[in-house]
Amino acid sequence: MDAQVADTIIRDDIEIDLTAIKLAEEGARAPQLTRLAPHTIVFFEGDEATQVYQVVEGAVMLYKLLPDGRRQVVELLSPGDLFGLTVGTYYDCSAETLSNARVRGFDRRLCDRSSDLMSLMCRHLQEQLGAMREHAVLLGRKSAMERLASFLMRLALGRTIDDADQIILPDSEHVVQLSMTRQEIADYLGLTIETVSRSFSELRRRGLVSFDRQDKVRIKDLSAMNELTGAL
Amino acid sequence: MDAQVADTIIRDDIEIDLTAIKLAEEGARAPQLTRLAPHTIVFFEGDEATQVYQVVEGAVMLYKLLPDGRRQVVELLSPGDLFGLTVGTYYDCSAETLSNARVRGFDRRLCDRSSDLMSLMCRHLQEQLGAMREHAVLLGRKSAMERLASFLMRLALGRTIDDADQIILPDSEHVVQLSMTRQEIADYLGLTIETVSRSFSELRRRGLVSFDRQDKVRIKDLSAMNELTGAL
DNA sequence: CGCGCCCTTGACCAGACTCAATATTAGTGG
DNA sequence: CCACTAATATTGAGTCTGGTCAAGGGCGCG
Repeated sequence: MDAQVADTIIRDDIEIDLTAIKLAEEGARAPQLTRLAPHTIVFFEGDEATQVYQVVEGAVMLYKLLPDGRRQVVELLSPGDLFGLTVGTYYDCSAETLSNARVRGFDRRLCDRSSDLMSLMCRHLQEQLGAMREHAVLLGRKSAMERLASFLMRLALGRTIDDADQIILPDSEHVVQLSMTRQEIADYLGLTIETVSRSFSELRRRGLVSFDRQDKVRIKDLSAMNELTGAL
Repeated sequence: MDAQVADTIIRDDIEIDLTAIKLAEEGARAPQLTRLAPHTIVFFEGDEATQVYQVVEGAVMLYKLLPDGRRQVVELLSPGDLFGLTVGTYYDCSAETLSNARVRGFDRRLCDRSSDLMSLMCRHLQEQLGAMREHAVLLGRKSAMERLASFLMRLALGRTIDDADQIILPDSEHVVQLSMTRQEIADYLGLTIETVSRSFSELRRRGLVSFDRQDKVRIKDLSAMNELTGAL
């Protein structure tokens, strides 16, 4: 499987073969699959944006920093997601792995050559934009508890919340692997580490979650959790 | 000029003629230019996404609502910007004019036909995504004053902040037309109307701004204002 | 088993929110 | 042109959520 997809882009069901494009593009480097340890920086904000990447396995986060060190995690990426796209010459945020991950990098110029790739990009960009808008609501209008509940629900249900066939079984338990430190969760939710910790404790006190490990949350009442998100 | 561009898409410098695509597409409705009064709803979140729009003149905002009425304005659009794009069947947010505006709507299916249009869309999506990430930092990590200062700076400098040739003259005055109520500004910045008002008053007290009218701000010290944004 | 890192908890503080009263403004019609 | 009105904005007082600072606890890894 690994070798087979080495020169393809993951697309929900279909896979686009990059070989043809690659061969036509003598100057372009071949798509490269890299295995990365947790907390490896893929690129920094401000680096020259020569490569576009796709998550093949594991999780990657994108974040921005303010000069005084405040950090905002702006996106969480899963397998299939593209990152490193930008209109300008430089990356507009930093990219770092959260877990063990495999990432495929390919030459940025490839994007302009293939209309298949272009339409794939368009789709992904639209999805990311939709996710960002949802996140803007969370950051701008939700309380700490609502933010954490929304975060847990998103992890529990997967990111395809729009699919109508996602049926929430009222009393089914879901175990969620966080693979993020409290600090990273805080920086994603626009909170402090202490507030995240307190909110988790509050959820535990109310019997809504329990911890198998610090980074393994058992959600014991999904529909109650859903109530807390503030969303419908 | 109006008639001339009636069937074209504004692209920073170039203009794409939609006529060819339109004619090939007998089922598609012709691009339609509409004149809208301030605070006209173009579409609601949840409406079926049949049309894609482009702002021709004026300003449009995109927002999302929580069931309890909390609102988050997720994007401010200027002439040239596209909106109404979505992967799903339904719009993921509502669109409303802020000022008198002209908007061009065209059939969503056109987007898949033209690779020119596709690459234009890609570019716009990337720009919007970049703007959203910047906004996520504002919402997640900035104080009320920093949010308002960032907002004013963005309006003063225009949205092309990435252009290096934007030189900030230290003591040049900039007059900014808000064309938004305090409530709309608050909903954009993730604050309450009172906090926005207080922050404006604070800026006035410090001599950084004065008001020609409620919605016309004279920024008297751009570099001091820039200091307040929290960004470099 | 022990060390270090991360997480949790507590006490206190501050910035932003809420509620309420007042002041401005822009728009309307006499 | 001015007075009136309704909508919008400002200001104040008090509360509360979440941030800050600081101390302890627990977990995982070597």
